[in-house]
Amino acid sequence: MARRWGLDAGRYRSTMRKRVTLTDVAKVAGVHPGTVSRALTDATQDQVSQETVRRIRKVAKELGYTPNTVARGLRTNKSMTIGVIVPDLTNPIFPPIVRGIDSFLAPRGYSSLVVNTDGSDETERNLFGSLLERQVDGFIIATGHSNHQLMVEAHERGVQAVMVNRDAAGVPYPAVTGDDSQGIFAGVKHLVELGHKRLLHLAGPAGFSTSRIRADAFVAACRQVVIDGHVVHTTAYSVAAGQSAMDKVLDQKLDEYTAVIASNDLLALGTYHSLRTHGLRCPEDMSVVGFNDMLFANDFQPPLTTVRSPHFEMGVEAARLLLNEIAGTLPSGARVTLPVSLIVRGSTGPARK
Amino acid sequence: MARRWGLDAGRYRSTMRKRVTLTDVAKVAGVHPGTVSRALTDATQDQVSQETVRRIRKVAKELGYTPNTVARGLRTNKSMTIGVIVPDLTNPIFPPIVRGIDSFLAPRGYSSLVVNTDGSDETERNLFGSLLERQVDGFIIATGHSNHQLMVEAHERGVQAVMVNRDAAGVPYPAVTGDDSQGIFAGVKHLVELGHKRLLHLAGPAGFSTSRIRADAFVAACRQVVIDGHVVHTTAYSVAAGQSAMDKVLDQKLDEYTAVIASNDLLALGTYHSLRTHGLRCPEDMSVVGFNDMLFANDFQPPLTTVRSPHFEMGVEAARLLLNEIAGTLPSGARVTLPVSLIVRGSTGPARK
DNA sequence: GATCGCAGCGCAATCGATTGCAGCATGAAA
DNA sequence: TTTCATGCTGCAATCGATTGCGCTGCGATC
Repeated sequence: MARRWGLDAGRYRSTMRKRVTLTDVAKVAGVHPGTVSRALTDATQDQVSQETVRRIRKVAKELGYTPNTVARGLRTNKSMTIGVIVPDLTNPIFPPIVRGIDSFLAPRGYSSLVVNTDGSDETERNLFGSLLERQVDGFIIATGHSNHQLMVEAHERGVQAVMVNRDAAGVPYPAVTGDDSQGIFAGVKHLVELGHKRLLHLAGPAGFSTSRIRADAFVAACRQVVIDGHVVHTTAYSVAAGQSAMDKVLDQKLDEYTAVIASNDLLALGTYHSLRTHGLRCPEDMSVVGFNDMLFANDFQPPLTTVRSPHFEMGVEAARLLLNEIAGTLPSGARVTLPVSLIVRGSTGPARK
Repeated sequence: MARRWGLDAGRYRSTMRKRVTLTDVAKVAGVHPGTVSRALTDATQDQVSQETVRRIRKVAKELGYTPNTVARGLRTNKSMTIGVIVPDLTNPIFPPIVRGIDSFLAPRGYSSLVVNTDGSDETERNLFGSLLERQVDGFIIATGHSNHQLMVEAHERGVQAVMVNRDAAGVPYPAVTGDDSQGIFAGVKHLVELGHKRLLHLAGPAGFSTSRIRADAFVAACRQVVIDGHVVHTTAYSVAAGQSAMDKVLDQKLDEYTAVIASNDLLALGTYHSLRTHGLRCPEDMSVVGFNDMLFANDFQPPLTTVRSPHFEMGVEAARLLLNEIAGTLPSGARVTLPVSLIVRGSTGPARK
């Protein structure tokens, strides 16, 4: 799709001349701009004689013509640009999602405009608006909390979008998620098999759909295997929040639990820190299970047992869904749930007595 | 800059009507579109009477008018979009750079289009071309290896760009870098003060400007303090490459070195792995210094002593430089070097005997 | 009271590409 | 030879906003 921008271009436009336009090509080839447009577009080139197509393409190449995406977008009402909204790109789960999106979009001629909300609803709304001004053809939204109203308004306006890594309950858009419940069940099962009987779940902040889903699954899993399970909510999906929540737990009831399942890897890492400052070892004194299998989960000490979410693939699927939605070929109410898998590493071991 | 996309918009455009245009506003306000344009642009609103400005702005708001950035871009020949080229967004040093860029750009009405080259020159060239087709106003280039030719061609064409996190030797563009030499000197000094006398530098792959600069600085620093320093080149800036390079060293000459300075944190992490598989402890048997202070450098075991590069600030500076360049107010040959600092943590200790 | 200046606004070209429609020429069919 | 179909290409409108130029009318000046 993207035409090669070659050396040959420079020869004809010595020092900073204006860009070569369709009209320039038309003049040199001795035809009308419209004909050039048809000849250069694969879908319409059979409306022009073979001979003319060849001549025009040759001239275009020699002049180093590059189409002006902006002008085309104005006329066709498509910008070939997708807005991607994430909370914070420095959170390690998002780069893989973004790259997954891009890997699907780029070969199809789309680019993605990635913006960060830092968790602010107002920022999200503003960014949403400014992306609309830029005429994006659709959105992929990865902000975990539920700014329902914005989504509903957008849907009413006919804006195309897909949710990724968050539940879409109450939101009228397709969604791509990992099978979080299944992941939590696998984690609980793993711990129970190791002999653990009193489990703690470090849940994410309320308001995030992932927090709720994972916490609910935890409770359900514990009930199913008839095990004590307690849930503590953190204030953020961060290392610091995980550490302070765990600190509180350890300060109060030291030996109540033998294992903790965190709602994501950052919280698990915070748990590591807390254990260390309390002189506890992992996994001997306390087993820890994370969620996401983010970058470096294998490099902490001990390497973190965690549920792997297929973030890259989630990005790919989200992009695929969105393009289908734009093409109008999306079966309504599409929801894609991708399987997750438990990665057992060194942070889980037999329950202490 | 970004106008708020509010609730009120929906009221007037029930279900998926066409977007409100300047002409729509003009018709309702009973004036010419040109007047609306002037009234809505801060810089030109004094060409219109106060009264008319107020009326037009009121109508625009009521109709939920949002400017069409694409159309504007066509006319003004500015897309207010910057192309950002990185090797791989999942490499943890890039998200902070990207966010730094965005933090400067966004408030000024610019958006950034981020693309990944995965280290391929051909991909970089293609992406460069496709971003040009999208009429980006400039580039920020963070690919570490030296695709000189592309840059020189671009410069001859009059394309605006800024390099970040790489040296621009031979490239006719401004550059923003960390003071790598100073960082390496600080690392060597730190190790020498701990009594180390035989140092190893795990250098990045040849071809990356950062590899060369840091390796040169290492050699210079060792010479200055009259210490043995040896350089080993790795094949990539990755954990695996660091591990395998270190494996080779350890397999051959186990006790030749007491400390290693890696060219970045990933290589340092690879070193950790190698030490572990060789039954060596850090820092007791071998001290390790990294470079970058990337995310989680503090969370490995032991926490990594490393040189902190101000990635976010580098992004900010790069964006600032580029906008100055676009505005034509950039002092030629601008080069910005940001100070780095050594963060001493647990991976360095006294030299073993 | 005629002239000048200027504020305010309309006019129309323009940016670069796309596309429905029309016209032309050629060859085939009647 | 006329008619008709068809293939190829030109024409011009269009997308939405910006902007140089020029017109109008009002108040100020001499």
